[in-house]
Amino acid sequence: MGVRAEQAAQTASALKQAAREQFLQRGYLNTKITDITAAAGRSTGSFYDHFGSKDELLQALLEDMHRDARADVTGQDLSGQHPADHDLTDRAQLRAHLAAAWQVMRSNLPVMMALFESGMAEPGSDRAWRQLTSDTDMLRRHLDFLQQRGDRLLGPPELVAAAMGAMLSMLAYSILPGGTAGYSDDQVVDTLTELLRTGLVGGS
Amino acid sequence: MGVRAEQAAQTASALKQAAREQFLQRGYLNTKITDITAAAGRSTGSFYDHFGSKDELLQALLEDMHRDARADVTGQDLSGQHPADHDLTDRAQLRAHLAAAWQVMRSNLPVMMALFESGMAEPGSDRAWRQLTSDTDMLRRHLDFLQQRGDRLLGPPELVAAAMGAMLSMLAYSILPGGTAGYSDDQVVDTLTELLRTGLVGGS
DNA sequence: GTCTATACACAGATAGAC
DNA sequence: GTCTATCTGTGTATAGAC
Repeated sequence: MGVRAEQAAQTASALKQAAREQFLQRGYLNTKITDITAAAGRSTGSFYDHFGSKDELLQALLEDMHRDARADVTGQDLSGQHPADHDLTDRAQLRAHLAAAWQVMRSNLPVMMALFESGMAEPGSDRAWRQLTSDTDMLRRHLDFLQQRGDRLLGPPELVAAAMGAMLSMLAYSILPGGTAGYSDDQVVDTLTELLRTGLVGGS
Repeated sequence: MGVRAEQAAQTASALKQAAREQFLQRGYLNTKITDITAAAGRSTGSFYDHFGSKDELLQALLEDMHRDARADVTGQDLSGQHPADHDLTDRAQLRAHLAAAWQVMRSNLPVMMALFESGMAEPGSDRAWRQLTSDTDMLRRHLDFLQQRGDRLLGPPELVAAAMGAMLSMLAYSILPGGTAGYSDDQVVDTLTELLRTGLVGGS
């Protein structure tokens, strides 16, 4: 890698990092190209040497996130495939899944919020629903597994999975950015675990 | 009311109606003043004779919504006060509450989405959390009631109520605008009822 | 590769005629 | 009250020097 190319990579990286900060502070739509370049200590024009537009930058951030996520998974699970035969009726396993999802949202907040915000901007499309179902696809597979095992589910697996995902993500968007809600991560995850395990009023 | 004032009221009403349509189609932030006036068949300048800005218009829509909601409640319940002693562990009462909330979202979708979208634009603030807790305050009171009655809750009432509200609203935002999800209102409400009553896997 | 300077598009808002 | 015409601010994107 030549010295110029290296410098370029450095600038691209600085712009991405600045973008994450700005998206979190101002919101995706409110963030101007100049906000990003200023925060990165670069000039306006420099932006377009690396990204064609703000949306293109967001896609790049999304890819980075997926790359990191893949790396994380690979570290724990060599197959790279999440096994479907998890028992969500088991408190520990359910909790582990919720905690993992919560942690992913926490550590990728800027990108998740930006994605969410930009998706919201085009309501007519079913983009929000597709996003939700694809995000909760793994959950749905677990529920399918339970159903095949003989458990009696309370509704269509896809819909139940979507409802869980909706609760989780909306709560994350409300709680995580501010930090003023006053509940710890553990408290939130515990509460959701119990809620999903036994319903509103715990049986046991 | 003079003939000019009457005409003015008519224009204001037309602008509001057009705004609702446009917000739903294009999203709040994407909707331009000219989109609204064009859809209402009025001129650009006319807008500012009635509203100071797009945000002010949204506030007016919000007030209309509240006014209608109050009228609905008053029709059913003369006190205007929603009683706190509802038993959410009773399937029928729980379902009724969820169905009512779902219906409110459906019939006020444009305003709810616009509000949500504009709130999203300022992330640093805890606006989302405050909105969520205030929207679910009635729910929280019901949970407080259960707790006082002796039921063992699975977490802080405020947090549980927020989780329920999060699930409901996020699902509404995903399903209602598109109509492509393929689930009927009844199916959604039934599923949520069971999920909240007995947890992921129904006990009975 | 990165900078400065600038062109261009567009939405918000106002002024004045009718 | 409502219209047409217009001004102004602001953000995106490009051109060309270094």
